[in-house]
Amino acid sequence: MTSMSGPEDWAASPVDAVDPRARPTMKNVAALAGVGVKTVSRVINGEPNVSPATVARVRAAAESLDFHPDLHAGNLRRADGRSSTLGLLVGSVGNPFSGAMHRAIEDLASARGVAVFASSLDDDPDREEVAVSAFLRRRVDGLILTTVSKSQGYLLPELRRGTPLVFVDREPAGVQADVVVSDNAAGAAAATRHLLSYGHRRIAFLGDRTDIQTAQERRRGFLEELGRAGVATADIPVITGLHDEDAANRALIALLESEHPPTAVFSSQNLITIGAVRGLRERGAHHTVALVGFDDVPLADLLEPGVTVVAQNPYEIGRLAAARIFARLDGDRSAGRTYVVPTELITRGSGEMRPK
Amino acid sequence: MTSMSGPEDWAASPVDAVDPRARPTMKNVAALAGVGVKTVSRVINGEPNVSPATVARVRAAAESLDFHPDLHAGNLRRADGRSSTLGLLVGSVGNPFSGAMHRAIEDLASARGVAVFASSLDDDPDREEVAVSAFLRRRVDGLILTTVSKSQGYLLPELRRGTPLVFVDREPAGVQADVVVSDNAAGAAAATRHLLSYGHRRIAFLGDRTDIQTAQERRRGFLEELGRAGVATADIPVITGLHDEDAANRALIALLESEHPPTAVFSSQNLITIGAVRGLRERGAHHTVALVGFDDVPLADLLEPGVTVVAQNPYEIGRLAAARIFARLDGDRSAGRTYVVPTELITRGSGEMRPK
DNA sequence: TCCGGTCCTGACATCGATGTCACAGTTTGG
DNA sequence: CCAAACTGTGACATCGATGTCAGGACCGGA
Repeated sequence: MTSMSGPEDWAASPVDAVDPRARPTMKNVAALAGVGVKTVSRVINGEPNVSPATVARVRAAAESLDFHPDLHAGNLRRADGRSSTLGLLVGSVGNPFSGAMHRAIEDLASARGVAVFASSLDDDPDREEVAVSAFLRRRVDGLILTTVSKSQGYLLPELRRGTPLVFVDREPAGVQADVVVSDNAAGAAAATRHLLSYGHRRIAFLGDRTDIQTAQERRRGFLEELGRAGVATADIPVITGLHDEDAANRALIALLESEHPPTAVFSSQNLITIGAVRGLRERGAHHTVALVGFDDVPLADLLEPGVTVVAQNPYEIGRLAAARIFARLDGDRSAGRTYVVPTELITRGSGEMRPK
Repeated sequence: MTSMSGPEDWAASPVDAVDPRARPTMKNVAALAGVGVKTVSRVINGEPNVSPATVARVRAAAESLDFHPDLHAGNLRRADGRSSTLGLLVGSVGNPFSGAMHRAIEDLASARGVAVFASSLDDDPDREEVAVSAFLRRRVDGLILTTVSKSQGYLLPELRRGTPLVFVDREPAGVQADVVVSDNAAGAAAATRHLLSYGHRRIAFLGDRTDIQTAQERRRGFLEELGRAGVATADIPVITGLHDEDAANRALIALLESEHPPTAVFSSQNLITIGAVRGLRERGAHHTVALVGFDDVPLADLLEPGVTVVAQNPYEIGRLAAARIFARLDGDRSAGRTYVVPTELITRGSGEMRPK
């Protein structure tokens, strides 16, 4: 009769009914293997002191049920309570700079079986706290963040609890923690020095929104270098608040059409550089006005002229950040430090033109 | 004496000691607010029937302890058991195509309070099952994946359990589920037709590894279009197995140096297109040999000549995939369907040269 | 005044796993 | 040969939350 039993009979059968829509638990595996749940737990986690025969039976049962243990249920009771999960907050996951950082972090993380949550902020401070809270509710083991809000003081309690925190790309305010940044001021100074060395004195600065910390740093590096070179900065065109390609494009064209157009341009962010390249081309000035950009741009070497840039190293920034997180998870209790990743001037042509 | 009590006194105080290193639970909040845990739960989850005064007390207590509820502990008991988490498997999070898809998915997800895990596979089949298992252990509500393994049959039990599954960019084998892909064959055919219309007959094909499903489709589209045009495909150079810029570069140079160099090239993937552009330039052939690429390339319009491409729409692919996941989570039980996202031919110069 | 219905609240079982501990059987060592 | 140590195993409490349910306070209407 067993093979003929109706559905209600089946559902009431002593062995837990194998409903394909139900997710199997250790209890189900244990029942099928004829052992206790704790033994299943031991087998799944590779703990010692289980006889080979039992291991085999449990493995077979788990396999046949397609059992996947619930990591979070385990963490609830587990001693260290680690979720093997990291949270990453970036400008946008669609942006190549963020992508390279993300990839580096993932490379270190996946080697340790750690999964990575990523969230885009679009430089919107309101989204920052929401995103952090979403990660905290999911009990991430650590947080890597590109800061946009004015102050990160709201993270202090979390930091005190021992959650590793690393700020990348931008320095935090109101928190003492690990920080990994590019050498923004020095890179900007190097770009400026490069243009000065080719004889430029009238160098325009195209900058991002001034509430972004790196944008300030780059402007500072630019102006300080001009100061060191004895160039009066009073009549130097310093344009800020550009946040996309289009704004940069328009700003550059306005500059070219101004009374005293610059002989060189320092564009302090990759989208701004692209907007500037477009502007120069539209006005046919790409072979006369010099350009150096901050942050590398894809295919910059294939343009004519190639675009000279101060390249950042986003992969290295991500790598260092992830390394810091894991060092702290492994017990490092040293004070938070700032790690500076050097930038590199890559000359490709656009920055090596002399003023006409 | 209270204000003078020593640390051990403090630790043993009847009110649970407020250890800043301990993560507060609802129990702690309840104790501080002088209510039961269930009431805290009600307040935190915005359930009705709690007096305004109690709500205020609980909120204040939660705030002062910096309490963040444990989402996963809640899910354990919660009826639907949703983790508000999605898993995404892509080629590489550092790749702009993946980045755009990822961003689209995140945009829909974050509007619903859903967090997104991303993992890179580097087209390595071994990593696929590991990554999927990592997501399953974390109880993601749905899975969006760019497939690399031969068969996705191992996902069948999960699919039967009702976990929404969407395959993006590449069609799965052995599973019937939602699929979102570009129109690879049609796009390749359009590119080929475009080159034919400019009089080319000797068109070389540069392709990716043939175990990648989209690579096969694009080759098929190319060859079928030649067939329709009555061009004998026997002596058409079809080179496959190119998986990076360098390999493409070398292959193209070899073609140019062969006995009968092609008058046009169809490069069927973005890295291959970049390698091809480099090769043409190195041999000074970029103004004589036509080129059309599959998949857009950043700054392609600023090159000289601009690179004509068949552009995919990764954002739309991601958007559709996420929309399907959420539709299924919302109860859609219809059979899995394939959604084809159209490609678009963008003419910029490199594809509009006639054979010399 | 009494009854039934809201409103507010907390005790308790429970979700799926792991930590602790107890216990039986088997070795080991003196 | 027996105590001590080790091996293999499962019962049970527990992690942090939510679902269920029951009970007391308070309301309006008969």
